[in-house]
Amino acid sequence: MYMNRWDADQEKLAETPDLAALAALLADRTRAAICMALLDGGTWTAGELAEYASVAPSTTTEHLNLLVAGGLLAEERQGRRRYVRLAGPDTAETLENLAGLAPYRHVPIRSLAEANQRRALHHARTCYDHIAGALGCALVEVMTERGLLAREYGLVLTAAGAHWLTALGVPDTGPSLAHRAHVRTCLDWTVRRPHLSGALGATLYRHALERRWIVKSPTTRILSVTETGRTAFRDRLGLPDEALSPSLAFPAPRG
Amino acid sequence: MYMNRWDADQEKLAETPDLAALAALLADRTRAAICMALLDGGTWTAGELAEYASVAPSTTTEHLNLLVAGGLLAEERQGRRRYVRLAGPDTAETLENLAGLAPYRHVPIRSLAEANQRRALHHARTCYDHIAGALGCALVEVMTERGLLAREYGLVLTAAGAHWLTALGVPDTGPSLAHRAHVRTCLDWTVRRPHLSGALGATLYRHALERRWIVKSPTTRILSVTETGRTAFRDRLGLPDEALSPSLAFPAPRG
DNA sequence: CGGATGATTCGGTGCTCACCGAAATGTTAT
DNA sequence: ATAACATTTCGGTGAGCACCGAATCATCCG
Repeated sequence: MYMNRWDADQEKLAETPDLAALAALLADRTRAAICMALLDGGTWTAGELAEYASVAPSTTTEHLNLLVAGGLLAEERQGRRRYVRLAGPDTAETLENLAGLAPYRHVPIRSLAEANQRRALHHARTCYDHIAGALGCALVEVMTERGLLAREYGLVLTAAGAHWLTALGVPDTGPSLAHRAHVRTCLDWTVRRPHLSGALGATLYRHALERRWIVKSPTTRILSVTETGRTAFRDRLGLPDEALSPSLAFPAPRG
Repeated sequence: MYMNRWDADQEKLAETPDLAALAALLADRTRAAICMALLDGGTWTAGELAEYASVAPSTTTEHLNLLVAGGLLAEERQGRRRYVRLAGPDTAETLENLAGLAPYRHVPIRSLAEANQRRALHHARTCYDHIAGALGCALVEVMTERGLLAREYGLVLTAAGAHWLTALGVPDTGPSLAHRAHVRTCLDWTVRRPHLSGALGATLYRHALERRWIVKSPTTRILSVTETGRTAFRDRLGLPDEALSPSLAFPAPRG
């Protein structure tokens, strides 16, 4: 009888990815808000997240326990506080993808400050370790136009692009980030166009920060383009002025 | 007073991606199972899904309503039946990514047939429009070894790779699938290594099907390598024999 | 025109889980 | 030591929702 490697008396188990369990972690408004907040790539304390999400500290504890146990968050304890951050780039990328696919929800804007902040977010913000928002999308488009990136069986860095990078003074990162796909795009959830992620996106972001082309708000995910950045982006990439400062009008409604 | 485009008397609303709402769709065992089933790229009727997920037809109706309304599924009605499929490649890719990130769940194996089927699934299966499983992962590895793919600021098709493709007789797909990143990998949830997706993955899959290197089971996602396929994969790519037939042993437990 | 079939609507049931507050734990500061 | 602080534990409450069965609707078939 053909019973290849089958033992009836032994309990047999197979492993299946528990998609529902993972999704359940994100299926709660509060937990989703926490994850979106952590998409800035930073490290937050439990208390900060409690206030941000406007729930009791005890509730936050429960949520963080679940998210850490589920592998979405990494934690680090120091004394009486608990620091959490996203588990890694994979997690961030998946969250971004999900956000790009998600339906929109309308939230009221209560103050002028909030409106301005939102406009700034649409213009340029961090997305874990790279640049998102209109600026990030414009980068992809302009670099493609200029032949630094090309769509040939995938979005790739061309020879001209590699040359341009070294001319910028970017060290050849080589295998340092070899585990991530290097040129990646992900759907921007404000503009619904792709922006640059992956290792190349991360490299460009770091470089722009170092050269102070952009500065990051210490408390939010907002990036602003400095004066030197404005000229650099214009001279080295030909970025149009619209992409370099938050537009006065709200972004156009999505078609 | 600086009140740029702010009207106090007008109700202001901003749009935020509702991550929780999207995740809630997948946070249910039954709905998750439905989506995983549809990852074979096929079109199912409501009744088939009801039986597959072992819930009442009425329950299935409710689930499908939610999934369609949420944009994850596309539906098509013909007479008294309701056909559903995944909304598109983006959806499929996100689901795969999620599955790769999800924790594992142990499910009992009840019969020898089930064990064999599971082994076949691990070896080679469809993943929406490309090849997953050990075979899919081996493709990436071998093609990289042979210099057809390279990791230089991203996984790209090399010149040699492009040449190899045309030698295979693959028409230069050009912009036909321009909207998808062409060379993509996604984490295989059986082997936990990357397999080829994106437009290149889809192209290779179609080509292999046309040439009958592989055939797809009409009822499941299982792919099997034909005799011609075995020689083709060996001659043209140097795929090792282990990658060409389901191993007799269960896949090694993940480390 | 029935009768079979696929899908849907609806009411009801039971379970899960997000939330809070009060008290407890452990850490830093005075 | 004592006080202030960050976080956690626990019990209890309320709301949401996955599920089913029975009845209904729509379509296809003989």
